[in-house]
Amino acid sequence: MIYAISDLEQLSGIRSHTIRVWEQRYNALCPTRSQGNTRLYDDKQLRRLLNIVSLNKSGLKISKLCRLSDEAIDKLLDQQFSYPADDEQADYYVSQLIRHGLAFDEYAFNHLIDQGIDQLGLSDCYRKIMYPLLVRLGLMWRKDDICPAHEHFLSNIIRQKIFTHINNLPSTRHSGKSWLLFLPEDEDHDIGLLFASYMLRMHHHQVIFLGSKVPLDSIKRIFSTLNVGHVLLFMIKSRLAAEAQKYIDQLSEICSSTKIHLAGNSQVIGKLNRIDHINWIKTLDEFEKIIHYPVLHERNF
Amino acid sequence: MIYAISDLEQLSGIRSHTIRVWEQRYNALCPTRSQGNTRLYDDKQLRRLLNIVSLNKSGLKISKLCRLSDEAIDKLLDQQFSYPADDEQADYYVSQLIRHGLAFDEYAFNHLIDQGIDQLGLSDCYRKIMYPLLVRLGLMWRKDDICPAHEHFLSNIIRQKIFTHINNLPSTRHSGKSWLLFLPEDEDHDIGLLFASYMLRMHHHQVIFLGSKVPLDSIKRIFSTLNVGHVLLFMIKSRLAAEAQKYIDQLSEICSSTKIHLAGNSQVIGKLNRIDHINWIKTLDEFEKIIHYPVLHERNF
DNA sequence: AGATTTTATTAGATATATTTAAACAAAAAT
DNA sequence: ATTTTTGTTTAAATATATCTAATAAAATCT
Repeated sequence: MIYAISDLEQLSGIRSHTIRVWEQRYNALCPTRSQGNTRLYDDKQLRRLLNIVSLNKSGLKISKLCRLSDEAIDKLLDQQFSYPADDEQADYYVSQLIRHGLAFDEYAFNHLIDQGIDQLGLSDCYRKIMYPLLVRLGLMWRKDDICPAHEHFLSNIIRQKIFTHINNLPSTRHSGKSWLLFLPEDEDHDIGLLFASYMLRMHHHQVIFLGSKVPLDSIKRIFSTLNVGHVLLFMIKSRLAAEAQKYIDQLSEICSSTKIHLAGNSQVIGKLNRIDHINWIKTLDEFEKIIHYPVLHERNF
Repeated sequence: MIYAISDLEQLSGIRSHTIRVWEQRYNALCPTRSQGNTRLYDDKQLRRLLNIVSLNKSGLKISKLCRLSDEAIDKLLDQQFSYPADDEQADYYVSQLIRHGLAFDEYAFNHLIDQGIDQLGLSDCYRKIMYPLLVRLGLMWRKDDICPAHEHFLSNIIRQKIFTHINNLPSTRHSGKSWLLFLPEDEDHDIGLLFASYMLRMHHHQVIFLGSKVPLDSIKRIFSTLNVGHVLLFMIKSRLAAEAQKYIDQLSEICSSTKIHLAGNSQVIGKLNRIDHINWIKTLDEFEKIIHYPVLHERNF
């Protein structure tokens, strides 16, 4: 895949001017060039930029980061994410599952993840195994230890598990207000949203699950006909603060009489203005509380 | 959503030159313009273009089509797709399911689709109900009768059903060569691929399901480590013949020693050159035959 | 075969995106 | 308080995409 500098801007949330200045001052990235001198980036460079941005946000100086080799950056990433294993068993599961995933050994992966679900229940299995697994996969992609095919393979099996458990929940007719779940058009990873759907259904809430890539226009259109009580969406990708703000402002206008719950990238959400009326979900526990006592979290008009 | 003329080119497979000429001669589309005169299209115009292209391919003259009003085009589309109902029962299912879907009535939708699966089995239910339902949804989107949210809502429930049935198949360890299933990076609709995965698994084939948006690079990378016997992919979107050709040529090179099965948009696939070594799957029945007698379809070296 | 329709190619003009380089402003560190 | 680091703004030049318009080529129809 080939990226223009404007693509990197979208994907990293760093302005193209800044990307150029980092290159000029510190040789942050070394893009190839087109016939007439336009910068062209590949996946490796994209990963490097995302890593630099991520490490920078955790306090390291940009001038130092940019001068580092890819290997040195990998090392820093390892340090960052090497929390002491507070749950050895879960850690073992994650390692083994990844091992099976890298070999595309669905039989072994399936067997192990089913065992985890049996043992912990889907809810705790997601918290302790699946979610950490996905985080680790993301990290491994950034370190170029796996390719997208691995990530697709694994996340589709996890998707399969959650879908199956949703399907096995007793189907009931609801009368109350429903939860509308979706991701913005530029977001891809719907597993978190799918798990939220499972949790809500577990606690007898009505859910309308739309998944990823829903245009805002479409949300607007259905909002006139539907009795929606809560909106839940994720913003996971890094993006320009201005774009995130614009999106949230538009959404707020559409859903002016509905409680909006927002989860995802704290770097992005933290910078948003005028979101007093939006409930920023920072942890899974917080989300569980809302599910259990939704009334406490209703908006006061 | 706002599209540039190059986006329309990608999405419709019609060169931008031609789009302009159609506008100039027949007023095919009436884009708004930017400050400095660049054409800007919206979803409605995109749908109109896709409808014109589709009707053109079925024999109608471009000069006549372009002059028609949106309503007249809708009428032609209706005629095109109004086959006499050869299966009244299935037709009833589809209508009712769409009715429930438009109301986001998951309970009713679920109840009815489960009934269909019980009655026909998943395989026949897909052929007679789910697939026709998805086709009709696509048509309704093109006529602006539904918005993407409806399509997302319905297809996620169908996805849930197929995933559940895959999950409930007995898990077995395979030793033979496996089927690698994926969609190109610009393809979204993975339900057909998911159903193919179900069919293959039903007949005890080993499947590696990667789903949508897999970069070709990634396929290349895993191909060196894996024992893949068959590759199956869909090309559903309209696209420029040259781009499709380029993609297939690259894929052929990567999978030079593997049987490639290709399904999807016959307008696109039909125009490809040098695909003697690729098995073009034109119908579901053809696919079933391959599943039952894979040896007959092996490549001879 | 000849006429008609449709698509592709060309060319010069204009719009938009990117490039370089320097100066500036804000934030962080000393 | 001063220096260093960092990100933004400005400017003019160049590259790329799009625009119009006319012509050539190909496909289709009669």
